[in-house]
Amino acid sequence: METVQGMKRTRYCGEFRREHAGETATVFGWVQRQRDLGQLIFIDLRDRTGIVQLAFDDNTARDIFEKAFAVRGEYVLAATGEVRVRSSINNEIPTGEVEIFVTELRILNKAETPPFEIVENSNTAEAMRLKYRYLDLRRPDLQRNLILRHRIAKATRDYFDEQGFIELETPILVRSTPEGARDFLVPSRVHKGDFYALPQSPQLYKQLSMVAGFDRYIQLARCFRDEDLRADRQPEFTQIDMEMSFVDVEDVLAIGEGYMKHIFKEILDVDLPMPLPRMTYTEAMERFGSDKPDTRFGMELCDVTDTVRGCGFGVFTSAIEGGGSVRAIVAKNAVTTLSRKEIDKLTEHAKGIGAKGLAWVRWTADGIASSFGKFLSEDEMTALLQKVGAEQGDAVLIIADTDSRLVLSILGALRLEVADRLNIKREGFNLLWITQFPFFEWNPETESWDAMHHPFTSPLDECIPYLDTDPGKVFAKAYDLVLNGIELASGSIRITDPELQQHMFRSLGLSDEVAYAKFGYLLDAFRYGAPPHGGMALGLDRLVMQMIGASTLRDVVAYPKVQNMTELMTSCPSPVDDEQLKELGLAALKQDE
RNA sequence: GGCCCGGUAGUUCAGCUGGUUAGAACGCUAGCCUGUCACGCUAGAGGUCGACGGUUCGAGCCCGUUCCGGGUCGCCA
Repeated sequence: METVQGMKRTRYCGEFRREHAGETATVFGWVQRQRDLGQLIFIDLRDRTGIVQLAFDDNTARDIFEKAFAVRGEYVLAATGEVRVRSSINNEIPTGEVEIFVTELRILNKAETPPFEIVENSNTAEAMRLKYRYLDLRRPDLQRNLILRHRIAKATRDYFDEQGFIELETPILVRSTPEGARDFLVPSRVHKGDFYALPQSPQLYKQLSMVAGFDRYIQLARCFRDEDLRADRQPEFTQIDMEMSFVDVEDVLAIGEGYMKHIFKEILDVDLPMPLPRMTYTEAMERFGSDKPDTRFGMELCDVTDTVRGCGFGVFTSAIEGGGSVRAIVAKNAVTTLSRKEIDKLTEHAKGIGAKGLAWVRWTADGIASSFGKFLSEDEMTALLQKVGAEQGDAVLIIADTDSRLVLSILGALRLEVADRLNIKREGFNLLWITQFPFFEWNPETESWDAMHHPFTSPLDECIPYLDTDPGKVFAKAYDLVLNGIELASGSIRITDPELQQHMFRSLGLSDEVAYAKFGYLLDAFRYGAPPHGGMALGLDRLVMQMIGASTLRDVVAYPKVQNMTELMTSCPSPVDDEQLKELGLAALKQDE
C-alpha cells in the first residue's frame, strides 16, 4: 500500500476535456475497469464526477506498467501523468477525447471483488445493495441523487435566508407526546423509569420560537415516527420546517409558493405556473376521492345518487336510504383492458380497502354488459350512462355505501389503481394547495372527535360558533401542498388565544388538567404575549424523490431502513449488554415476550 | 397484525408433467493480444436450489412450518 504523500489532486476525473491536453494532471479514484491488451493497458478511473481513462504503453516505465497490470476493480489509485488527446475518441463519455498517460501510479488500497458490479442502473436485489450500501452509493445514479439532494437543501436554506428566516436547532431529546404517531423512546439514566422521546416534528418548539420573537423560523429538521414503513415513508425523515409570525393563511401560502417556484427553477429549470391552483378539502374529496389528488389525469368521480334513486337495484337504493351515496368513475376506452377477469381483480382490490362490492358496466361493440343490468330498466341504464358521460368502449365502475366518506375514498383509490392498469400517462409536476380541512374527524372506534391536523390548529373564524353544537361543520386554517398525488407539505395557522385553545382541548375530550399536564409549557408561554403565527412542514425526502422521479424514498436517503425497520448494513436495532440495561434501570424481555 | 409477490453460482436469471451429472450471461482466476473503452480470444474455478420437516422409488419442482426481502391495508394527530 502506498500513501498520497506529496500528491495533490489537480482535477476530478470527470472534468478532463480536450483543452486540458498538455497539462500534467494528478487524479484520485476507484478503478471502474482495467483493460489489458498485452503491451497496452487502459484503466478507467472513477470518482464522484465521472470517469477518466489512464493509459500505459511500452513507453511506460516497467515498474509502473507492472503495477497497472496487477490493478483490479475498485482498487484505490493515485495517478500523475500528461493529459493527451486520444488516438481513438470515445464519444460516449464527456472525457472521451483525452486520457492521462501515466508517469506515476500509486496503489492507495486494494479491494476484494465486490458482491455486485458498481454500475449505473444496477438490477441487483436491493437488500444486497443495502447491506453493502457504501458500494451501492458509489454507483453514479445514487451519487447523482444525493448530490442533487444536497443542492436542494442548499437552495432551500438560501431561499429562506433571503426571505429573512432564521435557522434554529431544536432538541432531538424531547418530551413524549403520545398523540399522533408512536414515539421512539429513549430511557433516561439519571431519572430511571423516565423517558425522552425523539421528536415527531419540532412543532411545539417552533411555536415557542415565535413567542420568543424570532418572527421567521426555518429548520431542516430530522423527525422520527415509530410507524410501519412504506415506499414513501421512513421511520426517520427530514422536514423543511418553517413558522412565521404576524401572518394568516395567505402569507404562509405565498412563502410556500415562492419556495416551490425558486426550487423548481433552480434545480430543474422548470417554471411552475403561479399562483398554484387551490382546491378545498371538500372539493378534492368529491372530485378525486382523496385529500391528495393526483391531478395529472382526469377520471373524476361522478355522483349518480340522484340518477339511480328509486331504481330496482337494492344495493344502490339501500345505500341511499341509509344516508349514503352512489358514485362512479368512467375508464375511457378501457373496455378491452378491463375484461371481466380484470374487473374481478379490481373488485377484490376494492373489497380489500373496505368496499362491500363493485358494480360495473362494460359498453362494448356488442352492447352493454353490466353486473346489475337486470335490475335496471333500459331508460334507467341510459340515464346512468348519460349522467357519467360514458360512451361505447368505456368501462364504468360504481361504488355504493351508506357511508359516503367510504364511497369517496374507495373510488379515489380505484381511480389510481385503474390508471395504473391502463398505463395512463402521468407526467410533469402538478402542484396544488388543498385548503379548509375539517378540524375534527369522527373516530368510530372511540366514538369521539379527533383533531385531523393537530390541536393547535386554528379553526376558520366563521366556524367558531359550531365548536360545541356541530363539530363536523368546523373547518380549519389548515392547508396541504400536494405534488402529483403525494402530500408534500402540511401546515396551519395556530391558535394563540389561550381561551380558544382551552376550548379546543375540551372539544377533543381533553380535560384542563390533562391538557395542562401535556402542553402546560405551551399554554404558559401563550399567557406572555404570543404573536399570531402559522407555518408548515415540507417533506424534503419526498420532494427530492419527486424531483428525481425515484420510485422509493430509499433512492434519495443515504442510509435508509427497510420495511421491518432494520438497517441492513449495520444490523440495527441490536441487543445490548445487560450492563447497559442495568445502568438505565431496565430489564431485558424474556424471549417469548 | 392481514393480504399479495419473490428467494436457484459472486450478480441477474432459465430450469418442461417430479426423473441421469442443476444451465446461461455477466463477474472472477490464469494465459495470449499495441488503441481498447461492456476490448477480444482460449481455458478454468465457482451451487447446503433461503432453512427445517413431510409426501414419493425419486423433490430445485408437490405439501406444511419458518426465515429473509418487496408492495399494500391497518397505522402514520
